[in-house]
Amino acid sequence: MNDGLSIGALAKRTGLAVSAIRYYEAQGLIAPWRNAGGQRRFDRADLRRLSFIMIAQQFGFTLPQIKAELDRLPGGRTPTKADWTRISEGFREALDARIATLTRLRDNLDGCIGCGCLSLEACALYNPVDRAGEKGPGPRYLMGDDPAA
Amino acid sequence: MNDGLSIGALAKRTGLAVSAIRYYEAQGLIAPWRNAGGQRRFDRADLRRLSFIMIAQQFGFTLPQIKAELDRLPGGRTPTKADWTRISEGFREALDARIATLTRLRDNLDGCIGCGCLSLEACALYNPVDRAGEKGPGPRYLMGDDPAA
DNA sequence: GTAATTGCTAAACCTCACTTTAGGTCAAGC
DNA sequence: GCTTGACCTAAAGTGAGGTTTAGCAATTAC
Repeated sequence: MNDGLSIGALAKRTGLAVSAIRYYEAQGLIAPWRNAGGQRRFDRADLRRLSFIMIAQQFGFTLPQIKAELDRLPGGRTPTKADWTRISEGFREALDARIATLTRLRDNLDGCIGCGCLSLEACALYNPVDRAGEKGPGPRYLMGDDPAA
Repeated sequence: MNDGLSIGALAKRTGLAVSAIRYYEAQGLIAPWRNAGGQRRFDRADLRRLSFIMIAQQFGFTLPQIKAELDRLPGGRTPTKADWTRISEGFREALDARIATLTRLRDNLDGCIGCGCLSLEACALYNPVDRAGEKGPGPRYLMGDDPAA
């Protein structure tokens, strides 16, 4: 009787922590049902959903952004390959933009390496800094990070 | 009678919030002295130091990482252009690595768009995901992960 | 049938990069 | 000389993305 996967099984297959999966449910990224005893049961399609979340995070998307993408999937039925392909193409565009931004930063840096300036006047690197300064309170997630701890 | 810049002056010239500058001091990224009344006084060289911090954050470095770079500056004297240039070259390398990682992700995605798979078996996108899954508690900084580390 | 495992919730805790608040001190202008 | 603004500290709050803990309930294995 295959009435869905337990949260532990899902965790094992995705490599995610059980607590992370519960957190994703709390954030509305995944919606399991409950069995008679009140335990979560998941579709096999949820494996792909979690895969999507993990990959999108690799690409630097926040959970609200990922939720926005997932919300575009059809509600009533299991998503098809075509549904996922459509969403992947959105990835592609965002990723291209991110690479372009980094490349532009790097090219500006190249111009600066010769002069060693890093000064507040006349340094091409400051234009993007100015933009970042306009963000509100809270942490500024400007791009992906590398702890290399 | 140039006995240093006040924190407010520094904030105005860099665009940083006063509270942010105090926070950087608490984290050991900058070390002002105090005047007779106990108020912070800063060197003009600290302007460049703060510039460095702002740019490095654009590039996705964490404050501890930036501190590590700044700690390599000479202790006893005001850093020269050559000192800053040396550090900028470190930027360049890290930035190149980051761009390479993103490009690799994008190319893998290109391979996947045709198939719409996003499945846990046989998807090239999962290799990096697997590595990220081994990190400990807290937020996982997936994006710029350096494979060489 | 019972013990071990797994699952449940709610709330607290964590990092990062700060900001905000509260309650006071210092410095500058008139 | 007094008021206004800039500055001080310490502690708490913010938000993303979770983990940990505490105290139970359900399921599975033997």
